[in-house]
Amino acid sequence: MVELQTHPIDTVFHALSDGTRRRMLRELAQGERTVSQLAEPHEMSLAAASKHIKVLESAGLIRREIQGRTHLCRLEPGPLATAHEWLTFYERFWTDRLDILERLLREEDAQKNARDQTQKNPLKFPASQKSETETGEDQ
Amino acid sequence: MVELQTHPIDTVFHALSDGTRRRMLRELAQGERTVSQLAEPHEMSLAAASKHIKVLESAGLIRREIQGRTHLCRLEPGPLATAHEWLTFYERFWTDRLDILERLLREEDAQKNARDQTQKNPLKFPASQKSETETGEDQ
DNA sequence: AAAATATTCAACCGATCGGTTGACAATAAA
DNA sequence: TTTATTGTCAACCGATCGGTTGAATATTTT
Repeated sequence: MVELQTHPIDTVFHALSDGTRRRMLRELAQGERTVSQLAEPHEMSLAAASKHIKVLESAGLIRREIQGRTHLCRLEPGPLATAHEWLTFYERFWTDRLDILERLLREEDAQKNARDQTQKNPLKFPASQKSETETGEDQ
Repeated sequence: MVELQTHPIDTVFHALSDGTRRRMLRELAQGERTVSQLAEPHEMSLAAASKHIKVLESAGLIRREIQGRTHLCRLEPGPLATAHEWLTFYERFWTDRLDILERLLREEDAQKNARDQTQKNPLKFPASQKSETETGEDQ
């Protein structure tokens, strides 16, 4: 007993820091899954997968319902919402830049309109490329 | 060289899984800080704090500018935005419930209005308590 | 030049992590 | 009742983690 105070969000972020576990969550986003169903796509022993599931469970990210000899797992969104909200605190740091860019473009636009007053329809804001997002793939 | 493919977001979530590092990020949200300024509030050696900062740095969460013998650190919001967006995928799982609640309340409301047609101003949606958020404190 | 300051580096330590294997327990099917 | 099937548990392993200490490096101050 040496650990004094482990914030719950520690456990959540730690659980999310592993690709195998993130893929399991993605799978559970599709619906309920048994332990072996969750384990199947991952090339590791069932015991190893079972450990990952236990990590997710103790982080509160999933819950399991034991039905006979199978364990049905389902996603538990609460902790994900908490983590999401924690990150939201920093939202201004990445939206601020876009705001600045947007303002600059607006000013540019305004100048253009001032120069060319016959132009009636203002340009749409160009496809806001959120560069490094890198969604999709697997996890 | 045994590690094949460590997804960048692994490193980000891992960096966020430690309270000391999260507090450092919070501090950096206030503005630039030197290594010793970041270390000061935490009761550990400077070397230990330095390691934490290096973890944040290699996750891309901060950048440092070396000015003479001091290192100035600043927040780098990109990876936070990425993590935030990763979590956004699951947003429907925690908003769905609220949607259901909201719909139920609307129906209730509609019934009430149907019963009492003289009533003109509809009830505001009650203080949406997002229970387990637990903001503030330190990290 | 000498001393103080800011920070990293290297070696070490115990704890935890992610994986393995083999045994075990419980349920379902033959 | 035997035999599969589903899943956990316990012990072990090497790697990584979070911390320490002492020395090294680079810069600034005196």
